[in-house]
Amino acid sequence: MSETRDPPPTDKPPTIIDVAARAGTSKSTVSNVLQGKIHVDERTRARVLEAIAELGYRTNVAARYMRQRSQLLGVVVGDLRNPFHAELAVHVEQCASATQHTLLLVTTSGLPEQEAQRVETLIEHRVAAILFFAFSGDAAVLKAIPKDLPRLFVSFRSPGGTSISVDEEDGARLAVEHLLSLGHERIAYVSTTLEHQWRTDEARYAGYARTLKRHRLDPGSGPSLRLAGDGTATPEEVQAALEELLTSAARPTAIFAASDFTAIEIMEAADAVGLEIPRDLSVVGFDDIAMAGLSRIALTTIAQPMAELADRAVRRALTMPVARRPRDIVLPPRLVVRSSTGPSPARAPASRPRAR
Amino acid sequence: MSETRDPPPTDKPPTIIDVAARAGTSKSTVSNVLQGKIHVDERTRARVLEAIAELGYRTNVAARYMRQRSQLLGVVVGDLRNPFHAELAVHVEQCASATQHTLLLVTTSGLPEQEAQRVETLIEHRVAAILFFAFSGDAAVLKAIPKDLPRLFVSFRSPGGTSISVDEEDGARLAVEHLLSLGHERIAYVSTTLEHQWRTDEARYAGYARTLKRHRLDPGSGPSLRLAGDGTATPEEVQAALEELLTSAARPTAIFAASDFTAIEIMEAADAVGLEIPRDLSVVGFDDIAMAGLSRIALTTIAQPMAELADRAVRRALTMPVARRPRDIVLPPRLVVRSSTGPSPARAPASRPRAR
DNA sequence: TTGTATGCGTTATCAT
DNA sequence: ATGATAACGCATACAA
Repeated sequence: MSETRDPPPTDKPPTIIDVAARAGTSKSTVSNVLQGKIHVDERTRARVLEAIAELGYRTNVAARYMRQRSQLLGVVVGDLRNPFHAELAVHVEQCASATQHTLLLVTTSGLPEQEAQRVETLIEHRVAAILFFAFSGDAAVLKAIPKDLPRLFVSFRSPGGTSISVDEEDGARLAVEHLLSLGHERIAYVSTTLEHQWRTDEARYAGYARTLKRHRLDPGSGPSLRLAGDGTATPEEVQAALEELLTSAARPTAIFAASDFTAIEIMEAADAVGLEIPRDLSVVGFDDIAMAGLSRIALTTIAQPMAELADRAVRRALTMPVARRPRDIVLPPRLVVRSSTGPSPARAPASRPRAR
Repeated sequence: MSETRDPPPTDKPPTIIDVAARAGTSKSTVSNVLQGKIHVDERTRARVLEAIAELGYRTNVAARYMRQRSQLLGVVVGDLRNPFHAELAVHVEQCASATQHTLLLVTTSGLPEQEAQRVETLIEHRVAAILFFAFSGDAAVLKAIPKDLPRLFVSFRSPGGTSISVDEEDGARLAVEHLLSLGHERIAYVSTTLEHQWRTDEARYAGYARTLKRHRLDPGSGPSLRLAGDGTATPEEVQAALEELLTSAARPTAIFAASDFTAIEIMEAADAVGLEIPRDLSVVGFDDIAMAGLSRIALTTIAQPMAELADRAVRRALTMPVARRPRDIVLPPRLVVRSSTGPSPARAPASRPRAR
């Protein structure tokens, strides 16, 4: 019955030497077979493969990584609960595995100290590259990364490295022009979360402000709210601030939110104060996370091409010529109209209007 | 100015030997300092630490892992887009990092072949333990895992390993009794997604059926829908099936969904066919993902204690006595009532009722 | 307490 | 085409 012996009698996993012995060859040859590089005699290769199967041999990557670059792809994410980051991670994982790479994933919670510590861990593991889904902006963190270790910012721009992102300003333009075309004039910009980088917030606001100005509207006088940056605001505080904004005398008739996440927070606040969307308030977000497509949410938003973002990020990170000078790759955003936006309500007193 | 020389002149990263040389000691001593084990002379330790800082030395974990177990925690997740899994992952990452462990995260997309291949990768990396957030049930995958490598199923039970999960049946009981207390009698069970294991679906259905029987209602005659298992149904097909269920003459007045994800799909279908929740239809989910708390969703659901699930899973995985025999740890679920459930509508003809 | 010698499993170099 | 041998960087047992 037991012609082929099962896993080796010893409790320690078989090594390349065990395989060589069983195949009646040398470990060099086995290594060559494994690497699939040099042309090895077919019969020898067959014997080696057979020995591997019989022994249940598995490469010890730790030993391999002592001589070669690791097949680990470091990913720094702020918060996986952010659907945008989670979706991005999914795509990145798929792309990475296509080239035999595995994700070493760390979380920063937006905390600079934690970020520094986690990045250090990635470096220690000699990852092939580091992808930042979020970044505090701390230059020290970047400086700690070896020169020859490719780093990439994905979905946002930041000094100190190459980035792959969407044209933030243009996305903002798309959003605001959509609202303008619906007749809105009191358009606010709202950003609340720390998962968006300082630069991202900056760029989206810039696009918002520039577009308004181009249409002879003054963004400065608007009732915008920007809570990003100091990640100290709790969800409750955010809600309170939003409700105040939505009940103020000069409340906006439309809001361009810095992200879908923020847009949904705004919807919450609107529900809480009895404002109906889009009758009393139009909202447009940014990202186009899956949730935005739910009928209950139906959020008009600026879509980011996540799959392409991820694909290009991974491809570039893994094939990046050493120490190439930083570049910013920019992809076009796209407006997706759903039903969170509608025509501007007729001018009316501060209280909420009844008629359209 | 430059009293302390910056990183070493060579382009290769400094080794423990470089540190020893600079500190005027041996590499063993440096190793001891690094491990923080043996009592090392304070002055020596200080010199070593100084040398490490000056050189910018970093442990080569590949070399370390050749002698010690790796500090990698393998995590197998079906789909990170599933908020339940993403939230679980966040907690797991936090717990793992508390013990200096990093997540090696792989995705299966529910595909058995991909799962086998990814698990193989984890094993090759000599991870300290493997956490399954999802599992196909393929025994071969389990058999490939070395005996002394702790494996844990988190959030569901499965033969072949220890699990940490919620009492599925009791959760189902909670859900159904809640619906019964609201006067519902035509209560359907619906499961649609592949991210829930066969066993989980089984257990939740069992709890559902048992509770109904206890109240002298026949689950068999109900219009339940179970699409789980064959992960071949597209979202569109799921919607079509759901809409058919909701427009049938014998449509249920309440649905116990196998997961929040499914519950939300049901809400979509209800919106599509013009059924108002909870007036025409009550829905209760399972998991209590963050999204369930949004005012637009407001889903009554069975909450799983995710943080505790993650915490105990990691703790157990990392301190698990070798080859202990499988155990199933069960935590209590909790009913969270929101506004997706309401009193049963008055008996009415098949068409949808107007009055309550 | 500190230093020395050795092993870990693999890849790379260089003979043959 | 194949095999012998030298790194690789660290941990560990043991010697001093």
